[in-house]
Amino acid sequence: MNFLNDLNPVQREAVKAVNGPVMVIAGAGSGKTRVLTYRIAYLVSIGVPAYQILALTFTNKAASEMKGRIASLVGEKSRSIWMGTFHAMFARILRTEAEKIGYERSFTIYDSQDSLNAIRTVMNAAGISSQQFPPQAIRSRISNAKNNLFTPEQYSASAQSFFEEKAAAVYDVYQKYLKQNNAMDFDDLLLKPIELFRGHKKTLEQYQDRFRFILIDEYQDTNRAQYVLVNLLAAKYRNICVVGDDAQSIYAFRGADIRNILDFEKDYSDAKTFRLEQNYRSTKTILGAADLLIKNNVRQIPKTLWTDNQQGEQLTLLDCADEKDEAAQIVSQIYRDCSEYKLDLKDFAVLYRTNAQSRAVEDALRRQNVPYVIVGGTEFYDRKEIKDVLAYLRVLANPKDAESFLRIVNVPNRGIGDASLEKLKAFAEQNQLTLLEVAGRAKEITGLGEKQRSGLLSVSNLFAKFIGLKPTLSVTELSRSLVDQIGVLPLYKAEGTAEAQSRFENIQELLSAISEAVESDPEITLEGFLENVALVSDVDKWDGERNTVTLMTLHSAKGLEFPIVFVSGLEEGLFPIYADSIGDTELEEERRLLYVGMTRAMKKLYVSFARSRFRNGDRTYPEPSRFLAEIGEKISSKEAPVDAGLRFADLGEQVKGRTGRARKDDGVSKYFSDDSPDYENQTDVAPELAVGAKIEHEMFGEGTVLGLSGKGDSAKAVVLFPEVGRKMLLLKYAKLKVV
DNA sequence: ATTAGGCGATTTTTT
DNA sequence: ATCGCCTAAT
Repeated sequence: MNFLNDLNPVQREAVKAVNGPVMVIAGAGSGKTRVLTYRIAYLVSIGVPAYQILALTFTNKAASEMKGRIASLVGEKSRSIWMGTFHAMFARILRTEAEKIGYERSFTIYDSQDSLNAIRTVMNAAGISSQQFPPQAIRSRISNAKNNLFTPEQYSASAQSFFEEKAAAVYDVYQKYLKQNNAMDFDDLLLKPIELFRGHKKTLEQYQDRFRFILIDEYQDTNRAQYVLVNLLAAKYRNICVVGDDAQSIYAFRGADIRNILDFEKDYSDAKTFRLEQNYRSTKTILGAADLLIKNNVRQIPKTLWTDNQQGEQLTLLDCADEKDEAAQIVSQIYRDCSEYKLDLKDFAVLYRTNAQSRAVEDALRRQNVPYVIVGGTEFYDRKEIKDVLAYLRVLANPKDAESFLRIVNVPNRGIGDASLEKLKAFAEQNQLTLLEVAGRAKEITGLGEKQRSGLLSVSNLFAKFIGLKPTLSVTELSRSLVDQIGVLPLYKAEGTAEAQSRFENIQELLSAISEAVESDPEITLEGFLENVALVSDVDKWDGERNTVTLMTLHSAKGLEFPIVFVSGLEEGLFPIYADSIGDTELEEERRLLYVGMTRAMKKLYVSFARSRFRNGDRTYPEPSRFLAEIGEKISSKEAPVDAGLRFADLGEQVKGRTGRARKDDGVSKYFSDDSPDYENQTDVAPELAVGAKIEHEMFGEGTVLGLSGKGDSAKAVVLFPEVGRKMLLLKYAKLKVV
């Protein structure tokens, strides 16, 4: 147990206080993860069976890293610790207990998009206008209600407006629809276990006895449902350890309730509280700036973070003309620091408030051939063709899933449109059958055309065949032959366009992703694989070891650290977002979000703002963020606003000078393009596309611009591609490169 | 009755 | 880029 020597005295106390309720208030960079991992390792080393430990983390990535470290401390027995996100762990419990609450174990997990589609479906069926009641808004009300444990009846009773009454009505039918589909949304993964435990005392007790030691990371970001859930589980043995930092609570918008951590000592009057106040991550300057900022928040647990680390450099403020200038300045700072401090690209992170901000930075990095990764944003699994194949697999796993069935019933085209589907649904309703079952009885449905009938029958036959095959084939074989049988691949092939080609390749890639998943976990079931697809987050997929610059939102950056961090877009209206229309609570959350971002930095922190920025199709001229004033004292004054043109020229020179010298041995220049960056062109105006210009498109290859229209985000270009033909492209998305 | 094609919106953050 | 929604073509 000599590993306890790696800890400072407070950390060690927190690790050793294993009995009874414990709260660890862990400031940023104070070794929170360390305490958690060592605490778990300590539990195992004093003889607690690993399977009695339940550790709930915020991301799967955090869980798998912790598992790795625990294994290195106490060895293989740590394997049976239950560690993962709330959603993943309770999905696992629900898979075994589903029948007790009227579900089947093969239930499907609907992500936000699926849930939105389901809401559209039920609103349509109920004849509620989606014009008057935007499904998005309805969804967020429903989700809020669920996070706060309101049943449809309770929510309806508490409705404050006509809109909320409608939302309550939709909520009611939505829940029934989900159940009918044997599907749960993200919120249900927390709600249903509560329902289970409240309705089945024996089951609750069984899990209480099972999980005698419960640890929760990022407790400040738990919502009401999560709170109730862990308190139910911990009620018998009361060995509950929560770790968090109220200053880093940034998920109120998703129902997180900061009171959970603020009131912990009230909930457990015998709780022991430990405060980790020594920061091991950042320089004195960075910490000081973060402290200056967070002091502006009223509601807070008082604490003083301190560090033995070096003073470090002042913060640098990048005063930028617009978002392109901002991106260019960030890239040139990365270049300079990279060579000056002999850093790797993986030491840099660019953080922003909204995903849309990544584009400009991305462009600048690509132009210089600097490798980067974007965490989040639009994903592989969001592609249409991928969702189609996954929908097939989902129907196979759960034939009751009507949403997935509707998605694929006409993919590829089988001549089945809205009208036929309405007949199908009516027949299903009348006879209490699933859509898939009804498809098999298409002959009994009156008014269907020959084409429609045979189309439905072929879908039905296909699933009948594969449902039969399912028990005999591995997930890999199953999905391969299913894709074969669907026959989309030859269709894409036949289409011959570059777009179809890319869809073809994406499906191949999905199939290899499935094989890989099976290889790394031979026990995995189809349901399990689909569950992973639904519950794996963006950061989970991020590989911090790859030597690239990382771009991500401030939210995604929670829990990570980087030697050099850029926090960009510090403008009123962007950060804090909607500055003039948000209340004090939201403003404080924005401030905490910046606090999180700043405290990611170890050595050096850059903050930037642009005097002009394109947002939602309009050019805006925001004021610098009020947060800049709050940390002003820690910002170096030497980077005063300079005339943009001059500065670009200067930097151009410097970069040019360095490339020449650096190319030989510093290992840096290889990341940058050989031709010296032309800042004038990059930052002034976008390399303006002209009619007649030759361009290159990621998917379509080379082409000629025939026409241009629209402004800002809605700017479009008509391009003629020799192979693909004429295409209208939205510049915002089509990453055109002038050749 | 079905499908193709065009238009407009999407985005604040996410399990 | 993708989706829902609308209209025109088949």
